[in-house]
Parts: sequence; structure tokens; C-alpha cells
Amino acid sequence: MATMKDIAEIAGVSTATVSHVINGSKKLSPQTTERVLMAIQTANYTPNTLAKSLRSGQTKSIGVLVEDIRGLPVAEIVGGIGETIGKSGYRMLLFDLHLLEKLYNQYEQISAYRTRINNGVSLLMQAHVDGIIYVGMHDRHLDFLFDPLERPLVFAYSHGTNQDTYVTYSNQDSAIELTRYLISNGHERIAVIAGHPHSYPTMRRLSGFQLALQEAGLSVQMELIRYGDWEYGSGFALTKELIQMPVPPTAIFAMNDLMAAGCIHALNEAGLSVPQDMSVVGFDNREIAQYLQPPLTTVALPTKEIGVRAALHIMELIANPDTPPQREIIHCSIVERKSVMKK
Amino acid sequence: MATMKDIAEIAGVSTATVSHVINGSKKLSPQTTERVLMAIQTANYTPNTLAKSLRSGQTKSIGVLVEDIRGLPVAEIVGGIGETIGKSGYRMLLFDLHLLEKLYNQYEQISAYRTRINNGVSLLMQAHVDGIIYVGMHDRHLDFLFDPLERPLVFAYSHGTNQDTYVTYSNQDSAIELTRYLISNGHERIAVIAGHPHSYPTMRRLSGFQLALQEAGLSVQMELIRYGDWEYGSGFALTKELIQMPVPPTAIFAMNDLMAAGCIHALNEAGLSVPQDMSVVGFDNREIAQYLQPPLTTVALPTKEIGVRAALHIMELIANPDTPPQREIIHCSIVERKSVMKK
DNA sequence: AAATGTTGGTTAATCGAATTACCCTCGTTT
DNA sequence: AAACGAGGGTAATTCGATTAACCAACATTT
Repeated sequence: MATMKDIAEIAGVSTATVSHVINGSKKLSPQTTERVLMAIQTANYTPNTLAKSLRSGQTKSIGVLVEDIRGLPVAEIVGGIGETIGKSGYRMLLFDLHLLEKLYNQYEQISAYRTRINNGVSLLMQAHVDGIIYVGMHDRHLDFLFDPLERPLVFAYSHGTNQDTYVTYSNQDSAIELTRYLISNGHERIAVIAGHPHSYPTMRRLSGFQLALQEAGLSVQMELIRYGDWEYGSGFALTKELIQMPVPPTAIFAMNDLMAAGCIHALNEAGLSVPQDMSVVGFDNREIAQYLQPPLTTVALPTKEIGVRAALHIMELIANPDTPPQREIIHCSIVERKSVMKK
Repeated sequence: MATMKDIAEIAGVSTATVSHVINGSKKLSPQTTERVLMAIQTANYTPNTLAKSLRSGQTKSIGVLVEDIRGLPVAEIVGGIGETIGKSGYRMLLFDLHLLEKLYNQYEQISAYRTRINNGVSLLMQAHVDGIIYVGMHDRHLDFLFDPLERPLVFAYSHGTNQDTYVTYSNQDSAIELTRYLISNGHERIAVIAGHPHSYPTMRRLSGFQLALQEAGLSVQMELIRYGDWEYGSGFALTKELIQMPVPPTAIFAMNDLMAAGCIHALNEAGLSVPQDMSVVGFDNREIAQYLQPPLTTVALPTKEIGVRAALHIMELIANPDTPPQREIIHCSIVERKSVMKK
């Protein structure tokens, strides 16, 4: 590999001059500039980033800490990040916490988080990344885990702390829109298959649902709200319950696509057809949504956009560390397919 | 950040001694060692990897070039790589070629490949990665693209060149096993919904299918072999054709899960139940397989294992560049669910 | 007693670029 | 003619570690 010294020799100047040509850090005569440029060309020179980084303290790299790369929104977010930072000449250092690996109880989980995140952060810090993006799969609050991190930090997908910039999507607004969509198609008796009772997305989506109902002058019926565990099986089981009610709903809002899949299958099994006998909507727009029978109307998460925006924020923070924390909430869009009976 | 100089000062020795303590590169008296270790403790010192790398030429980082992180096997492979190299203190530099972004015609595709791969490779080279793993989603031959790469290179999932190490899975053997499984359950008239006619996986899986048939003394019926395009729709359409044959098959081997999904839906729609009226198997074990009605029996790709093995190979090559090229083909396992009528 | 070896450490060069401080040469002012 | 300023370029230091070469002190051999 050619070094700056070689170039200096070829061009008959000092290394300082070469450096100035490359970085435009000083005005030089056109002839000298030209000679240096030529030398760089012929020697096929490319500056050694390690030396550059050692001197400047900047590595032009961003650490991306993901809870688990196999988690569904994660790869798409990472894709958005990579594309965006790449355009500005940044590299991506990926660290996977592997949080999908094993299931822990509540206590072990927190402690595993702590140690794994600490490992990841210190590894990234040792690599001297210019900034860190934390990609969480869940809406969790990890305030305590990033205490004295003297590097720019941005949360993507999950919420961060109040002192940090984060980019997430709109749970409540999406639920409002989706519910409005059902109401506008004539549904007044809408059931909900929710996620874990006290989880953040459940709460927010539920409140959106209720808001939309109130807005339309409809009352919220508690017996139509059932809580599952985000898994296929609970969607299946809860649907069985719902259709055996004295006065069943005419539409079901499942809080994710997996439960919606279980729901549709339970409906099929009971001889009810979707959407004629029952309308169903989901949330997340996972791959499965388009392959259900009928294809599922659901809410698409702006995964790539979250990555793009998070990347923009981290680069802004690197360029200007005093930028105040930003809280960005990106709007989701409804993907209309065939699981809702149109008015 | 504390530097080695600081430690030397605190311990009252030279920086060389500190270095020797850290790297065990020289025998030192227990007292000195102890003093240095203490100093490192109290100052919370961690060596500057940039300086280290500049001097040694090794960055302890591995470049991972993925065709598209959103591609299904990719995230899992990357997870396996990350886990494995992390244990040996390597970091991962991820570069996404975004090859799923747009569809090109054959010619543009090759040219887009060329430029994007070149970009990716040169970016990784500039980062001085110690080795590169190329994660391809498809079985493609990219010999020409990595010509004069003077760094260890390993292909994961896709085949590499004959001069390179690669880790992939067994298309033909898996097809043999899967077909045997059908035959052993009494099926003699088995249809195939293949992928693109001349693609590598189609050819190999087909030859496995035929081998298993011959092995059992069964004849290969050409009219039972239909070619699709790997997408849901073609599975659906081809199944419609198959069930209208004068003597329809008793089992269908779809060459991926997406086409198997289309197949099952077509069957359902025609009033045929799986597996009573028709057995169906798929390939890939994508998420959708477990949520079909009935859950699909299919072949699980050893994605994580591929990542793990590729990581091991690259680290071996870094440690010992003269290791001869290895061709590793990892065995797939059948995931037995409920879409095949058992004898 | 001289020669040789061993132990435990230090000095100084090096990796490749960035950057500060300085220097020389003209051209312009006063 | 002396003073000043600007333009164009260089030498030397710095970033933080690694490592070859060297050295002093003491022990062992002949």
C-alpha cells in the first residue's frame, strides 16, 4: 500500500503538502496541487484510515447495538441505517445482543440486559465509534443502562430516556386510524385482541382504539376487550371465545399480525368467512399478513424510515454534539387488503 | 482516557514494560507485573485499539458483506457470525449491498452487482478488516467479482469460487431425504412445484427428488414436474393445474414455503383438505410454515450454523493464511409438522 | 579473574497521517 | 531603503501503542 510519504516523494513535495492537497486545509498553487493529484492517481493512493483516526479521534464509524438482528423490524431498521450513513461515508459496526436467544424470568432478564449491553457498549467504545444507535425491538425503557456514555446516542424503534434522542412510530395514532377505518365501514361492535395487558404497545394501541370509539360517539364495551400474549395461539383461542358471545362483534382488531392469523384460522375453522361474516385487522404488516386467506388489512410499521431518521440524527449529533434531544414519532400507514368488509 | 504513558508513570516503569505486561511478550518480575496491573486497575485503562491496529496491521475486525440484510436467511447467518467472532474478540463491520432494493434486468443486475460489491469491498478494505465474509442469498457464482482481493475471504450460503472457502447447505441431499420421507409414508405419485427452471437450487433439489424416486424403484413422471418462480402465486396456480389432472398426485413437493403456502390455499379453495386428500411439503422453514393450516412439514435451513462455520473459517484463515480452501456443506433437517398424511 | 549467561528492565524507532509553527520569497507600502 | 504582508511550502511534533536493540547487574562457568 502506498503511503503519504510515497506520494510526497513522487510529487517532489513534503508530506504536509500532500495532506493539504487532500484536505484542502491550505491554499496551494495550481501546479503543486496538480502534481500531487497526479501522484495520487498513479500510485493509486488511499489514505490510511487508522492513522487518520488515531490522529483525529474520529473513526467515521457508527456503532449499531441491536437487541437481536433476527427480530423482525430489526433487519429493516439496520438496512435503513446502513444506507443512510453509507452515503455520508460512515461505516457500521454491528453488535448483536442476542436477546432472543433464551427466555429469562423478569429478574434474570434485566440482569442479562445489563451485562450484555455493557459488553456491547464497551466493545463499541473501544472501537472508537463516533456515535451509537440502539435498536430495540420492544417498547422498553432502558434509561439506567446508558448512564455515563460520553458519545452521541440515539434510540431507534424503542423509546429512549428523556435526555436522549429517539425515533419511534405512533402506536396510538395508528390505532385511532385503524379503528376509524373500521367504523367508517359500518362497524360499531368491534372486539380487540390485545397483547400483554400492561405492555406499552398494548396500552397505547388500546387508548387509540378507545379514543376513536368515543370520537364516533360509540361506547367502549369491556367484554369485547381480551388480552393475549402476542402469539398465534392466543389469537386463536380468544377468537373462539369471542364468536361464542351472545352478541358477537362484527369486527376484530388484533394487535399484531400473528394473533390476527390465529384469529382468521379460528374463524375459518368455525365456518365463518372473512370478511363476509367477520372483519379482521392486524398490526405490524409482517410477511404473513399478505399470505393469509384473505390477505390481511394491517398497519405497516415505518421500519426503514425509522432507521433512516435515526441515522440522520446520530450524524447530526456527531457534527454538533450540542443539538438538543429530539423525539421523533413516525406515522404508520394502513395497508388495505381484503380482510375488512367494505361498506 | 488514560494512555499507556499514564500507566507507566503511575507504576513507575517505562511504557515498554506496560506493553509487555499486557501482552505477556516478555518475562517480568512478579512485583513489577503487580504494580502495572494495579495501575491499570486504578486508572481504568484500556488500550487504544486504533494505535494498536496502526502498529500491528491487525484490526480484529471482520467485514461482512451481505446482499441484503432483509433477505430471510441473511439476518440469521449474520447473527451466527456475530456470536462466533465476538467470542474471539472480533468486531463486525456490516456492509449491505441492498440488492433487494430494485429489480434489474439480467444485464443491469450484473453491472449493479459489480459496482456495489466493489464499493463494499473497498470500503471494508479501507477499514482494514482482517477478513471478509460474503453472505449471498442465492446460489450464485461470483468468481469474477473478487479478483485480486489480498485478504482472507469466505462465502456463506452462496457458493464461492473454487479457490475460495465456502459454507453452504445441502440442496440435493435435503431433497432426497424429503422425498424419501414422502415415499416412506406411502406416496408413489409425487408432484413437484419447482423454482425457476434453470436456477441452481431448482436443479439440485430436482435431481435429489429424482434420485430418491429411482432408489425406490419409482419412475419419474415429467408431467408431474412444474416450474414456478418461487412466489406464492405460482404455487397457487400450479396446484390448480395439478389437481385437474386425470390422475392427480397424492403428494406435492413445493420447492419453497411460499409456493407451498399458495399450494395449500389452492387446495383449501378446491375443497381438498391437507393432509387427508393431499400431502404437501415445502422447503426453507420460513416463519409462515408454522402458521399455515395445517402447519407445514418442511426443510429447515441451517442458517445460524452456516454463519458460525463461516466465522470459524475466516478466523482460521486470518490466523493461518495458507490454510487450503474448504468446501463445507451443512446438512439440513426435516421439520415434521402436519401437512403429510402418515402411513 | 575473565568470560559468559541470565534476569529484568529501558530507549528509541516505527506505524501513517494531521497540524502547528516557522521560513523563504516576492510584491507592496511608507 | 526599510518595513510589512501575503502566498506557498516545509520541518517537526503528535496521536498511542509495539518491538528490536541495548544495557546494567548479578550469577555461573572455565
